[in-house]
Amino acid sequence: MKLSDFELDVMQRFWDEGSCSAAAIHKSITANKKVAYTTVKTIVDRLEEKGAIGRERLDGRSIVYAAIIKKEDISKKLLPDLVRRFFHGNTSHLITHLISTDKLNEEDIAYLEGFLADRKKNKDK
Amino acid sequence: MKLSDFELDVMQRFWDEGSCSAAAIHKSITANKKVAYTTVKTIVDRLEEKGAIGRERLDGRSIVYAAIIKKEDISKKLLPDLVRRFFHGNTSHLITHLISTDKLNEEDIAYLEGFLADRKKNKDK
DNA sequence: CTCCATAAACTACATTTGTAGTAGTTGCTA
DNA sequence: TAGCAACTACTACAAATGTAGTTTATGGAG
Repeated sequence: MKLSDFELDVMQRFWDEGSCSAAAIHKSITANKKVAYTTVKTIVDRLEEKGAIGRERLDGRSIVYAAIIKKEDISKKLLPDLVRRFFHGNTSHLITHLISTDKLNEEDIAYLEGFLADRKKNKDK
Repeated sequence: MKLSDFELDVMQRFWDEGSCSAAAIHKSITANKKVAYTTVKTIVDRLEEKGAIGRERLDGRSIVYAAIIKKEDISKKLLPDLVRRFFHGNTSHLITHLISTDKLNEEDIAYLEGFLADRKKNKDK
């Protein structure tokens, strides 16, 4: 399933906040970017058509939708694409890039070191 | 600058192989995906129009183009977007995800551990 | 009950993207 | 030096995308 940028932004709300009405999504989106309600509703309609979300129930006249596709299903496609394109398909290059470009603070590094240490312990066991 | 998927695929060739003619790009692209020469040429024209590539010289009748925008300029935009969307803006979550989902082999892990060790050594110094 | 704010459904439209055909031109080979 | 392979420039067009207006129906307030 291919989702556009705007569709992805809307899906984000469903993934983060669970089931939502179009009005709720609009409110959330509008915090960052001014768009008409009908614009958001159109995207919601398209997501439904694509099978990315489904109708869960009604709340008055409002349709409450919920995500059908999982976030992981999408990132599982996008991540390898990005790694292939920008890091010659080598994931560790991406990681060292992330570390080098100061995207990680000390806490992140410590977390990462701990993660690797645990991983090693479990493997040796 | 916003580039489409196909445009990105073409840019990849310029970034990896340096200056190229449209014919060379077409040959490279066709190894993976069958498209007409004119299709590739259209993308090349659009990239030129967008200022992503420029004419370097002529080789007979062929125009030899070269990248103007750098790979980093693009990844610097796309990476944070992806991290924000799929990892709540937390880069270390992306990294542990990459490690957990078996995207790294033992060699990669060793490299990463070494990288972290060096980093720590330099910081302490 | 009645009315209306609001929500859904439908329609509209410019731009971008993927895809390729055609026309016109020219470097090179024989 | 003539003819063509091949290259550029231009045109075309359907589908996807971002954006929003119009129409229609109705839950709920008074």
